[in-house]
Amino acid sequence: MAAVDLATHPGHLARRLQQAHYLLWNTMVSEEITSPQFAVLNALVAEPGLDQRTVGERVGLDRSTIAEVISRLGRRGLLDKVRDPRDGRRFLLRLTEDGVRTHRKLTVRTARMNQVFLAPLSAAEQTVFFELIQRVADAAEGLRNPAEPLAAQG
Amino acid sequence: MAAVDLATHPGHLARRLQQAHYLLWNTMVSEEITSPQFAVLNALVAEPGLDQRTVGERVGLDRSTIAEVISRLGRRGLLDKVRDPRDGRRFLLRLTEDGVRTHRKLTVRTARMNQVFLAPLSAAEQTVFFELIQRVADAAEGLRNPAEPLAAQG
DNA sequence: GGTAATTAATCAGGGCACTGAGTATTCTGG
DNA sequence: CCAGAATACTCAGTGCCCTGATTAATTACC
Repeated sequence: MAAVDLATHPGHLARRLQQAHYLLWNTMVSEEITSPQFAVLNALVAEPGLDQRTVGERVGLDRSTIAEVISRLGRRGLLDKVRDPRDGRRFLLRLTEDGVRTHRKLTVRTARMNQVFLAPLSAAEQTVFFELIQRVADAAEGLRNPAEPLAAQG
Repeated sequence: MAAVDLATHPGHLARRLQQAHYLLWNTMVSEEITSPQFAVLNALVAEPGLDQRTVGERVGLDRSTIAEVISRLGRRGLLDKVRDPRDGRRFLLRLTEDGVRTHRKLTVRTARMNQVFLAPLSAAEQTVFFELIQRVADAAEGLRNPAEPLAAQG
C-alpha cells in the first residue's frame, strides 16, 4: 500500500541505465579499463598537459574520484604526472605511448558497443535520447553551480 | 587528435545523469537514506516478507550490493530480518514501523524532487524520456539474462 | 613585504556496484 | 537414503562517487 512505481523515477532509471552500460562495457570493451578511465584518456588526447582538476571538470569527476582514477592509470603506465614548474600546486598530465595506443584501441571497441547499446532505438530516437538526457543533466548541474551568484535581493 | 565527443556516448551521459540525480537527492530528499535504500523500502512496502535476493531483483541490485544495503537499513532499525522457517537459506525482510514512516516521508519529498529534476522537459518529453531509457536498459539487461536459452542450433 | 583568502591535491570515511570464491541449506535422481 | 546440483547468503577484492578536513602553494590586498 502506498508503494510507488520506480519506473516513473528518473533516478532509478538512470541507475539501471548505467548498470546496463557497465555490463556491456565489461563484455565488449575492456575488463581492465573502465568507462571513466577511458574518458580521462580521451580528455588527455584532446588536451595533453591538463592538470588533474581540469581533467576532472572535463569528464565530470570530482577532486577525490579523479585522483583515484589518475592514480590507477598511472600505475598501469598509461599516463605521466609532472609537477607544474609554473605552479607548484598542480600536476600536469600527459599520456604515455601506451596510453595513446590504449585510447585508440578502445575508441574502436567503444563505438561498436555504443551501436549495440543504442540498437533498440531508431536514429531519430537516439538523437532525442541524447538531447533529453543532456538537458536534464545540464539543468541539474546548473542548480549546483549557479553561474551568476544571484545579485542579492535583501 | 582522434579524441571523441563524450556527449555522443550514452554511458557517459548515463553517469552524468546519475551524478546529477545524486546531488539533487542529497539536497532535496535525504542525506541519510539514499535512493537505492529508498527503492528497497519501497519494494518491501509493496511486498512485505520478501527474501533478500528477490528484493534485489525487484530494485536492480546484485547479491552483494543488496546485502550491504539491507545491513545498513537494519542498523538504522528500518527493517527486520528473520530466517525463513520453511527454507533455512533465506532471510525474510519486513519493514519496522519506523521503516514505514520513513518510506512515507521520503515518498513525498521524492515526488517533489522528481518534479524539479524533470522540469527542463515538457510533459510529452518526460514520457519519451522514460520510455527511451527504459527500452535501452531493458534491452541491455536482456542481453545479460537471455529469457529463452536459445534452443541449440548445433 | 606580509597576512589573508584562494586554490590544487590528499586523506579519512561512507555508500554503491561488480566478480569470484566459499558456506550452508535445499532439491533432485537414483 | 544419499550423492550431486542448485540456491541463498557471505566474504574478499577492486573501482566509482561524494563530503569534510587538511596540507602546501599561490594570489590578492594592504
